[in-house]
Amino acid sequence: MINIKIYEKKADILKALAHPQRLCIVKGLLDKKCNVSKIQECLNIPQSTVSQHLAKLKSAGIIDGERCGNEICYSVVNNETAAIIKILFEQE
Amino acid sequence: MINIKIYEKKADILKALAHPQRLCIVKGLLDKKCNVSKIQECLNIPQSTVSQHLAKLKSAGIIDGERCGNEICYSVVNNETAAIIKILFEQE
DNA sequence: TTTGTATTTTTTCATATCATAATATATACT
DNA sequence: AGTATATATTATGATATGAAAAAATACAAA
Repeated sequence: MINIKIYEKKADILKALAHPQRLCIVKGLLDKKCNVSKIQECLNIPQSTVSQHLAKLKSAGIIDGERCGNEICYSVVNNETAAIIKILFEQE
Repeated sequence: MINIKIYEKKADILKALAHPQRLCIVKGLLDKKCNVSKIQECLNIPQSTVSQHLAKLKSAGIIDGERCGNEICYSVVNNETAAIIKILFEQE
């Protein structure tokens, strides 16, 4: 019999990535770490919206944040995610 | 400036995959083509539910169906998707 | 301790998705 | 034509997600 738990777990990662702005954030973070304000400028959306997207990515285990002074520096910590992004955005 | 359209397009693929049952369907179809009834037995969910999942996957360009008699045989037609599934489910 | 900057949390509402039953369509067989 | 099987579509209610403003928290520096 099929173990649906595994599929739920994998689907949760995909669900967190399945939003254009979050996808953009993660792709950007793969290139280099970044704080919330820079992401906000880049995407041109309200800062609280960025923060909520980051929270969703973090709770999915895709990114993690490290405080440096009064900024928080985010980076991608999930290898599957990095590989998926690579597949989606590599040049043909 | 960032081209959000590309991210929207990629996010749509991920969104279609980001559901445990759909993920299971696609993974199964990668191994071998399959008709709706077999998928339904395998997942043990109502036929109309399977059909709706398949419709969503099809409209995302991930699978395609070919009629054989009164069955319809589905298979995966998107390479990115195949690669993503491989990443998610390969043994470490 | 007050002020400013960075970030998160809460709240609200609109919209999208999920699951399912009921109904409709397509094909095959008699 | 009539019946059976396979699949798709429509309709509906429950639940989840999205966006954004407003309020709250964390830290740094004066």
